[in-house]
Amino acid sequence: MNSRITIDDVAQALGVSKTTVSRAISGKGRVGKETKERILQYIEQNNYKPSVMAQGLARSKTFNIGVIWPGDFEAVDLPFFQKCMVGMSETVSMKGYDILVSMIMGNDISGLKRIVDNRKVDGVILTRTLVKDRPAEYLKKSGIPFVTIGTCDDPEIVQVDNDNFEACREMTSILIGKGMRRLALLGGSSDHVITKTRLQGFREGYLENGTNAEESLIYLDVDNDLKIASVIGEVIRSGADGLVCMDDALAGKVIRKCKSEHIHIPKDLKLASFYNSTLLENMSPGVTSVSFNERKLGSAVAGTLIDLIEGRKAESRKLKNYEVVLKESTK
Amino acid sequence: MNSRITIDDVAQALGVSKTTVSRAISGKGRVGKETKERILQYIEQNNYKPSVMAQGLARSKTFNIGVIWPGDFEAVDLPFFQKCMVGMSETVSMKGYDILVSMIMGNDISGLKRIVDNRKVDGVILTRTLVKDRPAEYLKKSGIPFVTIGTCDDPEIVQVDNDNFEACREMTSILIGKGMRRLALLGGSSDHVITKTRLQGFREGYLENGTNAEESLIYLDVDNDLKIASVIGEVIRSGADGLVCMDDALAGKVIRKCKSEHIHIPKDLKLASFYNSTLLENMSPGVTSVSFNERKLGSAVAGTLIDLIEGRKAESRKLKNYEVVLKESTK
DNA sequence: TTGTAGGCGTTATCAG
DNA sequence: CTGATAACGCCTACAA
Repeated sequence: MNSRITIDDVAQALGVSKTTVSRAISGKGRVGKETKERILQYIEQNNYKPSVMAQGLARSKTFNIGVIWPGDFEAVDLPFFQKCMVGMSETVSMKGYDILVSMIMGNDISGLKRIVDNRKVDGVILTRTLVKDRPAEYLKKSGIPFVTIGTCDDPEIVQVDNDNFEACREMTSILIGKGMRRLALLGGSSDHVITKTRLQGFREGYLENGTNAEESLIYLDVDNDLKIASVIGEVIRSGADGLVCMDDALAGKVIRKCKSEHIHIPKDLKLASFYNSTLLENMSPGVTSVSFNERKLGSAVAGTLIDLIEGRKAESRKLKNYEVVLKESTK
Repeated sequence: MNSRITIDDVAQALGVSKTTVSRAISGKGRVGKETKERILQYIEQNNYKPSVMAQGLARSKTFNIGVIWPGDFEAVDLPFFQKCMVGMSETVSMKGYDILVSMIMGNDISGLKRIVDNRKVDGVILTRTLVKDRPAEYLKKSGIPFVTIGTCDDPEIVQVDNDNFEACREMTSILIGKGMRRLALLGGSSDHVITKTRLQGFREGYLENGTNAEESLIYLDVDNDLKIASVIGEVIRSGADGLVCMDDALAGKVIRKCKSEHIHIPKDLKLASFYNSTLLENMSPGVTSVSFNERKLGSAVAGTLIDLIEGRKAESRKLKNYEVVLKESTK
């Protein structure tokens, strides 16, 4: 009772050939106006849906796009990826595609390989770029269309990104403008391009104001609570007046640590962060941070990838998709 | 250079028929031991991968499972779904499947329909159940195997869930044991089954202790900041000594509101919540809450669905997959 | 404008 | 144990 109706059934029921039916649906090739309407109507009424598998076999297309998520804990705690999905999902489904999600744990790209080698997707979105990016290298070699969220050196790779450089530059500059002179910077893995980009923005913010960032106050690869604790100690001892965290998870931990050490924010130390996510939404004091529109970003990458897949030209772009939200933590 | 090698190529190169090759790979039917090894080796060396599309066409299977996410803001802010994905992803890929994600915004189930009607998935996971569950109804009618995360009335539907009833009962009981007598309860949409389940657990916790929950202290459908504000006011005025929130997003907002109203937690009001997520991780005071293992839950549903798909029998089950984590907020 | 036939890469059904 | 051959459902030259 549940075997779907096929193009053949439609053809026979209407006394035409399946070629005609196929054409009526796809719009390719000429079909008599009347015939066409008859077919379309029948299809509608009998709820015929072409089998994507069969289409795929014939045209070697899946109408799936692969979205690669980092599966490490650092990333799973950030709402960023989930939010991007909303935008991607909307855009993609408008064009008739669906999203195949694959997680990539550590250095194991076998999941990515599977969906690419098995031809389960027409294109891929990498949701994060690495300094030495095996996934990207692999994709490039494989020849499948792909786009990254995030920046990388290779100009041949199509990249869509929030302008993290500008964002960090602007925030830094604002903080300096508010009177802070000695800002510390806290970031996660230096393998992630985004970490480096923000670092550059940070430096640029200083340059713009006629000075240099203090190198001894820059801490990268701060990826666990122990490091955070020791870094905060150093920051305080050094007499820094402000601290910029590269993400909200980091900032949250900093706040907690500060509380337990009776370091008062913003009195003893100003604080700023990135993402302006729900992670910090209910914290007090409210944390000044750069807010991105993840949904727009998701839409943009997805759109770009589909352009690429469908043979239109697609270019890398940086989205001016942020705003600095000032809150108490820097007052 | 990039056209994949096919089963035919393998067959010809080895001077056997593709039938034999197919058998060697699938293990179905008998093949000479030596022949089989020869084939397997050749495949390995020449990196042959069967085309999933062609397999799909022949066996009418996609090796995709659909995961349906709620796209509303309430849900997108909860790390719950993202975390479940990790478990699902692991389990599913071990069995050779991939995950197709589809978001469902409000009442619009067209996305779900698309992937089912188009036969893009072999089965579906519903990550949330509703009291009047259109998605579930649709899936049931469609005949495709599916499993829900969460509970529903229909015993024919295979359901995998954390034991939210027990979890809430236990927590309530513990709180009562700690001396609280008049607990208020705050929950989100009463359309979500989980809200009702926890409510029942809450009541049961009271019964167990020989009393009844106070109906006037139960607030459901608390879905925006205005309501939260007014509810907190009422709770305080009513002289309740504790507040149980059904999720961390809610609890976060409560904390914030309490702070701005100078209501001290736990002195003026004890607080407990669900999920023990990063949303509250760095809050002070730490919030007592029920912690689930989302990854395990994800694994369990995924495993169950695959059983169902592959014709093994699969039963609904409740996972005793929680623990109550006591923190300062209830001291 | 419409139809025929072959192909996409596998699996499954029969024979040998 | 192995091999033709026919599905699977759709697309697309090439004919008519």
